Amino acid sequence: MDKYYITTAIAYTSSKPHIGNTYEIVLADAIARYKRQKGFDVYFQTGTDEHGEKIQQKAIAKGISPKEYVDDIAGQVKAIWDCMNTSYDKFVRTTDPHHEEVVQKIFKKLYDQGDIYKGSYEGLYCTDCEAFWTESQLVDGKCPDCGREVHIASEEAYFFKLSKYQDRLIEYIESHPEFIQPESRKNEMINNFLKPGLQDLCVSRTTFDWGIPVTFDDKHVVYVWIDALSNYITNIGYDPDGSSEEFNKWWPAELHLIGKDIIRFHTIYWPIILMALDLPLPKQVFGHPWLLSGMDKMSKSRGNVMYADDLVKLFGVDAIRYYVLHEIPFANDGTITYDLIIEKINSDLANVLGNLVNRTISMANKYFDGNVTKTNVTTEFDKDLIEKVNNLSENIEKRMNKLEIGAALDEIFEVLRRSNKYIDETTPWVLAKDEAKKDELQTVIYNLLESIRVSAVFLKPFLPETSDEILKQLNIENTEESFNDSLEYKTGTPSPLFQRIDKEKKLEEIENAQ
RNA sequence: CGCGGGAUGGAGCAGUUUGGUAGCUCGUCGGGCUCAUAACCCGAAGGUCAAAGGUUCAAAUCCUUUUCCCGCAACCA
Repeated sequence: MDKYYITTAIAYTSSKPHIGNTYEIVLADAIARYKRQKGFDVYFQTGTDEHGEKIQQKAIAKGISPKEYVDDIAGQVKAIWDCMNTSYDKFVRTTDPHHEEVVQKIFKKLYDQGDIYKGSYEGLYCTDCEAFWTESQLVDGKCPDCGREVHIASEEAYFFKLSKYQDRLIEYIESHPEFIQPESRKNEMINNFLKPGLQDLCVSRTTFDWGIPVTFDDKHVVYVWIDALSNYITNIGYDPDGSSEEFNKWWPAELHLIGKDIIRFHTIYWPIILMALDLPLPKQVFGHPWLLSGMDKMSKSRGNVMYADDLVKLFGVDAIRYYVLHEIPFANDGTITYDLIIEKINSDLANVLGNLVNRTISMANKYFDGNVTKTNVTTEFDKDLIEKVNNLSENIEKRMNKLEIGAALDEIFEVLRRSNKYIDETTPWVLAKDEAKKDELQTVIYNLLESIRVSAVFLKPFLPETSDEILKQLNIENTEESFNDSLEYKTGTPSPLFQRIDKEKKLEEIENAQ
């Protein structure tokens, strides 16, 4: 059985994640569930990144310890991941003692072998804000936070010799076109960073202490890169002194799923760290687009933040899963608004899917008391329907392999639409009036039940609860991924899967609740 | 001339690699049907494919120029 190791980025615990931050875990979940269904031995890891100056500051502002602060936020992150019904195998935290210990060993190893050296970080420093800024971050040559003058300052720091591995990395990226996805990101990395030449990376800090201490120099804490990125290996048993069997089984990861904003860290710093540790590189890094609220980036200051738990309360978990999985294109940013959510629920989930299931089971019960098998009478419309059902597996796989999740969902909905059309073509209610057409009618209902069953099976990775509910209403356990001619249905009681939503009313309700 | 991506009916997208009647979902309008959640099915309106020029028998698709939008331009996770 092939293994499949998939990760999300670990969420930074500075504040509760909004729906845009939550999109990634749902995307990863759909992929993980799909791979499991395909028979892969899947390990799906997510978690939280809990160190750093920003967190230390927030904790101080709240009058609590950093650890208390991150415990609280990590709990919120986990609760959100859980409310989206995500099936991660492990939730890691960078404050786990084991992680901290291995990070220290990694840092020491890299230092001992000469990849990390002590130097000084020189940059544009704002004394009032106690922060370094880059040239491009400055506003009119002044500190972007307070507007005061900045001056050149230096700070003792450890550096990682990125340049040493630069050529190897370029060669790797160019000989593995699937490594960075989408491809345009690959060009950005090559042209902006690799070709001009990498600067050495500052990997320790002395200006704050909420981090993993450098064992041989206690003034320093390990800066985010080595700390956060190495979560992908520390938690599956990597150890510079000898890794576990588990590690050898899972590494390298098949997929790091990350936001487009941290592609650089995952396609330059991380691979180079791995090269220095003499470890293989992950097979693929996918920098997914963002979910925007209307036209804007979601942010508290804009007041347009949506949280997954609120949305789930309003619309149900599968409706939100469907929305984020379906509406976000492969390469461009997606949009989320209440209006669009409601429109999607009504048109796709209630009308196309829900109503199809409802009307089909109703007919099975009405015409056959729910007892339906295939008869030897066929109609001229059967062939096309069955063919489409049987093509689903291959079509979905093609999409999923390219990480086109929305398009994979579309494949299923195309079959559902075809099924609705099949009902109009065969007009079961007309057949029902003629006793001589009883067998034809039964075949028609059977074909519909089978189309729905197979669709439900494929829906499972995306809408797990809905998939189960459909199979429950069909009252069938078979999960074959193709059309079966010899099942014996004894359908259950139909009940709407998704209620149509009165848009005006719902929007008003939401408005009043805020 | 920093690098890269994009501009397609009211909205969101596909099609551009390998030129050949412009396609899908939603919305609008008209019709049909009644098994079903005012759902479902059919049909129609609506685009000179950002602009200009060029190559070609033929260009959304190839070339050139222009305009506009977006991402990246390194220590912020």
